[in-house]
Amino acid sequence: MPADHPPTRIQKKNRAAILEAALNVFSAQGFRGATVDQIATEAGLSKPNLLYYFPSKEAMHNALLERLLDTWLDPLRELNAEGEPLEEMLGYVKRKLQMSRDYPRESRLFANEIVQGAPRIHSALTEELKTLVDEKVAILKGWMDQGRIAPVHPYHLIFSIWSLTQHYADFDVQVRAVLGGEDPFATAPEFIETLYRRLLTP
Amino acid sequence: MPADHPPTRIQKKNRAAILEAALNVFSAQGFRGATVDQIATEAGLSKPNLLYYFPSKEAMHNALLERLLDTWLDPLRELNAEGEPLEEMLGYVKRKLQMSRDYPRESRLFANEIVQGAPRIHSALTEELKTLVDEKVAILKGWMDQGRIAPVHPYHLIFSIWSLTQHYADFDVQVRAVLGGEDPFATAPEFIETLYRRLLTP
DNA sequence: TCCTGATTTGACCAACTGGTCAAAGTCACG
DNA sequence: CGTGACTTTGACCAGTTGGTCAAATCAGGA
Repeated sequence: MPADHPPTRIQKKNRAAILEAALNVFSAQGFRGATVDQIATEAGLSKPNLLYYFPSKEAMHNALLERLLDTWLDPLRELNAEGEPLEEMLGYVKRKLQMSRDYPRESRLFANEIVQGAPRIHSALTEELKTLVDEKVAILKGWMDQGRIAPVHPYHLIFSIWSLTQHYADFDVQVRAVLGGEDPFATAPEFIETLYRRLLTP
Repeated sequence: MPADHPPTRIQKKNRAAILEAALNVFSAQGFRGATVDQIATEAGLSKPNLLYYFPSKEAMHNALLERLLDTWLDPLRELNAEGEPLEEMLGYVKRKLQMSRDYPRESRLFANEIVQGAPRIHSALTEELKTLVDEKVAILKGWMDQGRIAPVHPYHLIFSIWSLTQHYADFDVQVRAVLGGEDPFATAPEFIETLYRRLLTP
């Protein structure tokens, strides 16, 4: 395995190729369903060569999840207590939906992990995630107390945003099967905006 | 493998025990993550004995999915064109949420399958499922045309109900991690009813 | 009780899978 | 161009897993 010196050109290229391939495979098959050989082939490397860059299959998975959780929470971090409440919320919803459209593999990687009980990231959920959500819920409560958005259960409000937006990535096949040819992302933004506008307008 | 004669007492008992165990294991680990040995142990049988009742691991999985899809669609089937529109919709949402609470393993089994591209039930999605949804969407459109519920994209309306309700089963660990000790199902029904009442009231 | 078909299992197997290792090849820089 | 570090790989291994099979055991009707 490469030392801790600054990574060489080849290390950078191969590590990136591996993570890209691993994301494809893990998100489509889950951790247990993915094989190291599959990832290697997809990355254009041999299996021992993969394991030269990452010490184990689990290490690749961890690297992906770590990188993921951070970007995944970004849209919520941007929620600004100083902004106009309804627009802030609609902006959050919009950003979250765009993430589902632009990063469906990441969404499915996450979904796979959570559905199976989050064995590898449970602590991140109760710590990082909960902390951030609690903080933002406090903002929501403030807005509700001031009558600037309608009062609803703030945690369920956030859950609803997660589920609604991620559904389009995680259940993509089902959505497309039902819609026939129509592109879900052509019509989803308007529907979802309407939904939250009606729910939250005081 | 047992013949096609009427099933014996032992056959009934063991088949049921196997499916119950398989549901536990598949829903928690996914198809690839589950092992036949695990299912056998959970069912209190030996591995060869399992394979005496089901010819393969895949056969158990198929048996579960088949049984599942039917009951899964029941709440939607009950949507009645003759009823009062808003109450019909709220009733549907309520039934769907109760299924998530009462049958979370089934929900996760389904989620696992869909997230990974529905390799085993794709045809059921484009046929059975799509047919039923199209039929119910026609009812929704009728109600909207008559101004009895607010006009919104009917397919997205249904997707939203699926995602919102199933989220509580599929992402159970996440929901509970964020909520701390509070029981999600204590407060979810009210939130969700409020949401759809505001969205759909003309 | 005896017999026949149903049920159960220990022993086994081939394929797959994650991971190792020593040897060979390549790179970059003095 | 030589050298030491970095990179790549063929061969291999041990553990796991889905599935088989012949033999043993059991259930229940005649």
